[in-house]
Amino acid sequence: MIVVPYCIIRLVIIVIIYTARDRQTYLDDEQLDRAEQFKILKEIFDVNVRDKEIKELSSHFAPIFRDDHPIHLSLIGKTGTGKTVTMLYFLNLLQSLCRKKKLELGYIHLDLSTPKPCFRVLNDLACYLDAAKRYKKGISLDELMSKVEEKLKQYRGYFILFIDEIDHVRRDLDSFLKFLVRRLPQSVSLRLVLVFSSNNLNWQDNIDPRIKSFFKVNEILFDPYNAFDLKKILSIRIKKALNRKMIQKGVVDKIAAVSSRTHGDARKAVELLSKSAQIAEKEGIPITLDLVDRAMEEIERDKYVAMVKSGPKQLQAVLYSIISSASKNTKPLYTGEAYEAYRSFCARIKLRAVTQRAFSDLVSELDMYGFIQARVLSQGRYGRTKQIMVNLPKELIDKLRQVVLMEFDLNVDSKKFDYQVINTSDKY
DNA sequence: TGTCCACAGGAAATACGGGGGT
DNA sequence: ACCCCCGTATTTCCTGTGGACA
Repeated sequence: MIVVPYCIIRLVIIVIIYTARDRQTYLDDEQLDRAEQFKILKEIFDVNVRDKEIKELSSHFAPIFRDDHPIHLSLIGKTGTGKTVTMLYFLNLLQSLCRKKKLELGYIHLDLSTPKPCFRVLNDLACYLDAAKRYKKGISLDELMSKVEEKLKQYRGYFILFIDEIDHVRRDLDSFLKFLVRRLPQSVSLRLVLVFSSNNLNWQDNIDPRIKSFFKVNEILFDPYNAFDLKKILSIRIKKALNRKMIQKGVVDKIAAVSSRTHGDARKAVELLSKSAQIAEKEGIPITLDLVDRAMEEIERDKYVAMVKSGPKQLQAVLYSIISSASKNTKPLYTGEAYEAYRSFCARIKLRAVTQRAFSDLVSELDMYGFIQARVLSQGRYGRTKQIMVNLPKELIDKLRQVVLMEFDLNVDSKKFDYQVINTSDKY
């Protein structure tokens, strides 16, 4: 008797959760399939965002329709300025246009968002081409290149190789480019057009001049989005993902304004919107201007947490000991004490402690990331030392401590451990 | 004015680890 | 399977330093 209503309730809950998730996926491209992504892209590009760049791309690839060979292309712009999406969108467009005109055109998008050595990149390329399996080792670069060559020989017409984040080719970018620019065009009959993207304006600077001379590229610059464009992009996302009534007036303007001012990164802007929506949904309130501020703080906080989680163990240990002992007493912390605190923490978690020299570097690193503020201070005959201050909000400190403890697989509530901080106060 | 503290931070040596070549 | 090479992390060793204090 009781089972039936329970089932219904569960079903309702599941439905609610799923519909909510379905809509929210429009705020996160990773969760959408390719067709959906293109649909959104089309809508975005339909409202003339990145219009200038698309025009430039069109004129760059125009020679294709005159049976000519376009030169290579290099897209330059900061992260989140839409290099990849614009190019993919354009390639898709170009391909369908070519199909209509009975021109053969293929393209491959080589995504190097994580740095890879030359070997891996070639291997990936071969995989995309279906020319080889995924190798771990045991096959020479040359052999791999031949395989790619063999495969490409079968193709006719135009072929566009879109290499995303070219500067992520670790080591031997030269031989990779040499292969693409010199060797490949000689041995295959298709017309190869290379498209590179990079967020570094000068990525071509340190490639071999001999290759560079063979290397005629056109450059297209992607400026950071302005508030106007961001607003368009956000509006489209909102239409898809959120209930308009739940958004207070001015919220979109605010997100667009803040984002364009600080980074001009569309991905981050959408992330901010998404975060605001999440908080609003959790609390069952509409998205207000205040909520956007809170979302910004939360994103900031998540950034710190993510940084700690992905950081090396030693850095985590140093951070933990510093924020713990700094929050324990109000007076500023000096290198010596901090090091002692770190040593005892290491003893507790059975981590090999690094020397004070290395410790000092880690402290500087934390300073760079903004976890702490450290400045060198001379106290006359009492020596020179770094004064370490922690200026993070208390919740964040607690959160970070928790995260580090979890990283070390420690019981989170065993906080009673007391640091043996050397008492130096009698010296002053 | 010289001393001396308690480190900073540079340079070189060494350890380490993983990938690539054979 | 083995070795080698290379990039990175860490250690070791070192010199430098601002200013309180005598």
